Amino acid sequence: MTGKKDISMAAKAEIFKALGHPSRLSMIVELGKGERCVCELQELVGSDMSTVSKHLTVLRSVGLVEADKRGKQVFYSLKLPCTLGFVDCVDNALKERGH
Amino acid sequence: MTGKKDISMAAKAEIFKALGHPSRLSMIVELGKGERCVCELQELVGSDMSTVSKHLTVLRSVGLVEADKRGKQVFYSLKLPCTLGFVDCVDNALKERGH
DNA sequence: CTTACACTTGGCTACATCGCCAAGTGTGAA
DNA sequence: TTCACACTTGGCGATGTAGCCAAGTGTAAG
Repeated sequence: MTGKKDISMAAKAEIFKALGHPSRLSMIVELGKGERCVCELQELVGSDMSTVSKHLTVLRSVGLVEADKRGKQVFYSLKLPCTLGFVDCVDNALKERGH
Repeated sequence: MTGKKDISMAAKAEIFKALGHPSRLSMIVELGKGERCVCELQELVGSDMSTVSKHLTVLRSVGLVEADKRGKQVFYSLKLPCTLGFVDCVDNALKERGH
């Protein structure tokens, strides 16, 4: 029982960890507006495409996004929309503190 | 403008990063039930007290919890209850996938 | 004052993560 | 088939994080 709880807690922590990077979080917020190809996300965060691809691998591995290859492009989309709600809450909290 | 957005995105990512560790996430969930002293949290996660203290420093530095010293003990409490809502959502998502 | 207690901080080693470049994969166009 | 394109993967050095022990701080009791 404790064991099972630990496992799920670790799994949940992995999801938070995946969100704990500015580029990855930006991409998640962007994907909240709709699906995007890797090149669009690259433009958003301004890193090398290989770097962006690795970030997307992290997000995909914890199930936050999913990939859909169409032709030469790969389109990513958000699988856990409730993430955006928490981002908003965090946003409000930071704004309140901002004064 | 882009600069300001980047700054706040980085600040938000810091909060997610702080939650991205099993011990810290467990403590946050526990604090959701009410305030706890460090020794209670230590018992919960089973690490050295110095380790627990450092985890709490991380959580405090991003404003997720606050500390209140009363006598010899320090009581921590949750400052961002909306965190629990997202933890639940993640929990449900993991359960759905669990099959 | 001395001791015990509940932490926090410093310091260290081991390990994980980041971001770039270079090389590899698959797809569609010429 | 050859080429260009849109990625993904490998590999590296640099930087960051985790957790332990040991030492320091503040508080309350004896």
